[in-house]
Amino acid sequence: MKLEEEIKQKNFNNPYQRLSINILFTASWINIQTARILKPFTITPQQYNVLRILRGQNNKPASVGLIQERMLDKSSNASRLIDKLLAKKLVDRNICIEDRRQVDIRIIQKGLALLQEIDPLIVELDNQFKTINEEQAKMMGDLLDQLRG
Amino acid sequence: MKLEEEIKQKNFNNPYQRLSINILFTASWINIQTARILKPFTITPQQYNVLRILRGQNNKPASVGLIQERMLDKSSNASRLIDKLLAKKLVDRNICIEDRRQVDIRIIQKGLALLQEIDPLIVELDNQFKTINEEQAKMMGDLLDQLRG
DNA sequence: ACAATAAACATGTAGATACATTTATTAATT
DNA sequence: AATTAATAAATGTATCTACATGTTTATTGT
Repeated sequence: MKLEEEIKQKNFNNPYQRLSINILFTASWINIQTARILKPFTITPQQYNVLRILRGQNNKPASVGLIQERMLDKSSNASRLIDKLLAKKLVDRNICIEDRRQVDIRIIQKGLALLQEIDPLIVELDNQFKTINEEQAKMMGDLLDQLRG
Repeated sequence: MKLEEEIKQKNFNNPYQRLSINILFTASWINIQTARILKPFTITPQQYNVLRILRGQNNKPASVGLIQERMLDKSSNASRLIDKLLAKKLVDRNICIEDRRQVDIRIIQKGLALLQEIDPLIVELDNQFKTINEEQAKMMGDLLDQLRG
């Protein structure tokens, strides 16, 4: 649906402004849908994001800083997000031997199992994007990269 | 900069997943920059969004519901956002005569003046997007519209 | 007209977020 | 070696968000 109808705004100053607002609006839309998918698993999009980062480590531990740096939303508090995941026994946390300021975070079995349950639902969401073709998706991705300079 | 470097993730399952993550990441990036611009004016991106919606009304009052419906981030609480703007004397609020359940919100002089101060800074931010050309910006906008189905 | 239902907004509350500060450990400097 | 600076993470706190509930006014049905 056209942005103009979604937010009932008639005219933008220029295509760049429209694009900027469109990106924000679309991201909010994706987040809302993701949150809805994750809700039955009592996990938030950010916690899900952290779990995926940890899975990407292939059993190598990750420090809090590494997680923070890879998170989509840089402004959130990785430390407390990890507390939540720890409380749910989805990850474990140990002080790092080489540098005792750091902590080693690792996803554990229960976390991996949860991700496996969730994965197909998220794939399904991403597949909603198939209203555009692969070429277009790639191109858009490249343009987004370019946008951020 | 390429998404892969920004979030240090090597491979995505498919271009749609990469695109989804790229949109979320780019939106977060825009939000962070916008927040930084607005900070000296002690106003948040959402409050700014509401002020712009009100300005778009051209002195016609807007109900809380209308504002909520036009907001980029649907999940936030328009009622309390408006409280904040009212406290800063950027808007006024009166019960609507035709329907006393509604309230008429209107941006007032101080609010308009604030927007005028902020406008050029936001234009400058949008102009960072000029690493892509107008055609590309339009096309991307259309693709985003298409994505949301 | 009266009760029941719905709509528009406000508010209460638990939990989350943003930002600054603090604590613990390591690295650098003198 | 002792002091200072820098880094990693945790924590304090005010604010914000999500979601449920409450309050007031309108609308609908009988």
